[in-house]
Amino acid sequence: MGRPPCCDKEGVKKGPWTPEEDIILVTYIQEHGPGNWRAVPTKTGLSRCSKSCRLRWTNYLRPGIKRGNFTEEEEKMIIHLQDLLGNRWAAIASYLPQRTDNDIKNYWNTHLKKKLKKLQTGNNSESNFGDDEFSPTERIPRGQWERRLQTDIQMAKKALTEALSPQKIASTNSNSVSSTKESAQSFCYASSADNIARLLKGWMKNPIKSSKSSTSAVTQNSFNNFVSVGNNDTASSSGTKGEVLSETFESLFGFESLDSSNSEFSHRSLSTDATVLQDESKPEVGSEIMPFSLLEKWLLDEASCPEKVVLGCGDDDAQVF
DNA sequence: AATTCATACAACCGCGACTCG
DNA sequence: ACGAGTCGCGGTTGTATGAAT
Repeated sequence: MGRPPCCDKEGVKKGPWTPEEDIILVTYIQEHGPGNWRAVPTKTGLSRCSKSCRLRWTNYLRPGIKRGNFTEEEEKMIIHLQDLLGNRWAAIASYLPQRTDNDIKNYWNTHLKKKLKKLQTGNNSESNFGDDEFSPTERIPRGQWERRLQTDIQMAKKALTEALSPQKIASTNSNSVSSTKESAQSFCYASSADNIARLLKGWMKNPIKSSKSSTSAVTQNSFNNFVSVGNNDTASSSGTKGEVLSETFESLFGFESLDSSNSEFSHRSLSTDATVLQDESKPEVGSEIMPFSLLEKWLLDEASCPEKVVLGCGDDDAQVF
């Protein structure tokens, strides 16, 4: 007898998450930390399957997530890492801690694929890439196990490097999001709070009209529009629901304003609880990142001579790490 | 203004890996 | 060693949104 699908149960809600559900989920994780997803729906009362909860958290609510507008560096990195690792989005995402694997995957499928294709056809190219296969690695038959092994080796090297020279990493990371674990923690929490702040702000700005048709857009707007939303824009339209949520938010995160400019404040108010999320399965900012400047250097160096790209475990690699 | 089409992205699904009794 | 339960990943789908007609 096979395993029953986790989402086949009756009464399990599907589709876009509502802000209320987001808040419930974040509140729960705030208290209990991520993990034990199986218990989340029952403990929170959410009519969602555990998978859906985990996905929502990792792809959307998780602290430290940067949304939209991939930078040129990020693009290069993704292209390069995709070349090295193939479609192992989770592995690629581990090098871009602010991005989720889903985000990267989507970005690859919607932007980079086309971009590369254009480039390929633009260069007319004797390239033999098919429609879906742009990766030069595909030209070299290579077992997946080998890729995994190489990634693991890289990870191990990375970990070793970090363990041996934390100060150096901290200093070389001056351009990256955080320089110390402590600040990374704070950053994560600020980001989490920001996420919710944006969510609520957007929600209040765009009060739900009907649960089915609007929630997705609302949720999306709430995050996407956070930068441009002023403090006293159409929040008044929120009515009581907004106020209630505002209170919920305040009680949750301990600050009064939903303005994302208050992230510094949220920083402080939340950092004390930071340990709650530290065992997050996905590497967080600053916790498991390889020295960024080195990586950047490596990527940029190799970008200038792509034929030199091996798999990261060759002799060249030794000087990288 | 209405309709069609293209794009972006959130969410779902199935499968393999992992953990634990 | 084995099986059940759980988790995580990658591929795919559904839908909201914006652009074009």
